[in-house]
Amino acid sequence: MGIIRHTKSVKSLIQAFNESENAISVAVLLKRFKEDMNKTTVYRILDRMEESGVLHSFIGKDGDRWYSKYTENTSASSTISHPHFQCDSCGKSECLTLDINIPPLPNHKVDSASLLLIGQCQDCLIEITQ
Amino acid sequence: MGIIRHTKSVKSLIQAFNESENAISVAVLLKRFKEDMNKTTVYRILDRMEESGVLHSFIGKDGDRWYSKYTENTSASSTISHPHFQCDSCGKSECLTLDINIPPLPNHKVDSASLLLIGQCQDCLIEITQ
DNA sequence: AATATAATGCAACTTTGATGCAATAAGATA
DNA sequence: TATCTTATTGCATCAAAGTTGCATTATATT
Repeated sequence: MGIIRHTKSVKSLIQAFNESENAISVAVLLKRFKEDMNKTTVYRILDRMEESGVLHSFIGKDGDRWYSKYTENTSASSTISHPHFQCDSCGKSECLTLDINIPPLPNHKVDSASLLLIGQCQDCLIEITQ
Repeated sequence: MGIIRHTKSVKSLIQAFNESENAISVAVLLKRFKEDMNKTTVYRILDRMEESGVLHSFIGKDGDRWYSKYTENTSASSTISHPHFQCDSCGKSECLTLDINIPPLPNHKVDSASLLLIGQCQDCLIEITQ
């Protein structure tokens, strides 16, 4: 097990997540850093950052992977896993602090959950009503 | 809009879903019918069967797509969408009739949900305890 | 049987992601 | 600061997943 070095590429990714309130998809990250670093590097840094607990990832509505930093509210708590919301109009994904209760499931052991709510985000709702 | 023809390939897929209690992943279907039909055909039949309401699909824990037929219990009901369970050991996915309550989410319009519980299925639990 | 067209096969292509290895750069140490 | 160790990166290559266009085939209808 190695130490994560604070390289130029790593700094760029950290900055991207610090500047973003919401989650960022791998596709967006690859495009954003196309000129700055190799795609392999992006994948590998995301792996390391998740493994080290700086980021967490989840699967979006279309099966694509999204990453987001942890905050006080979204950290792995007593809950199985915090839910996410993805907007059907703009595609944006957010971490939710919403507490979703999972009823007991007979004959199964539930260890975690991937809970994604899909609909219209605040910005897109405003656009619709205007 | 066209009519779905009852071809040999379509019959094979329908049979596969009728014989299976659980959902089937695209990867498994592609392998199973590798000798019988082109992969393009598998993709296209699944599209048609979902569009016509015979099957529904959902995203598994690893971002891969699964298909399952509708039953009385899992049909789109008053609930936003029925949840699924995927086993972390054997990978098997099942439709759940479990009713998961989604609390109201301020400033959002929630249209649907992708709810996946992850853990150990009955078969794998038995193996562990033996 | 003839016909219209839905469905399929096939080849080619795109996208996404992984891997091996040589070159580079970060951080520790002297 | 110079040196050294090794984590990290770039690059080329590859594999898997999925899409598209088009010619051919098969289904259902008349």
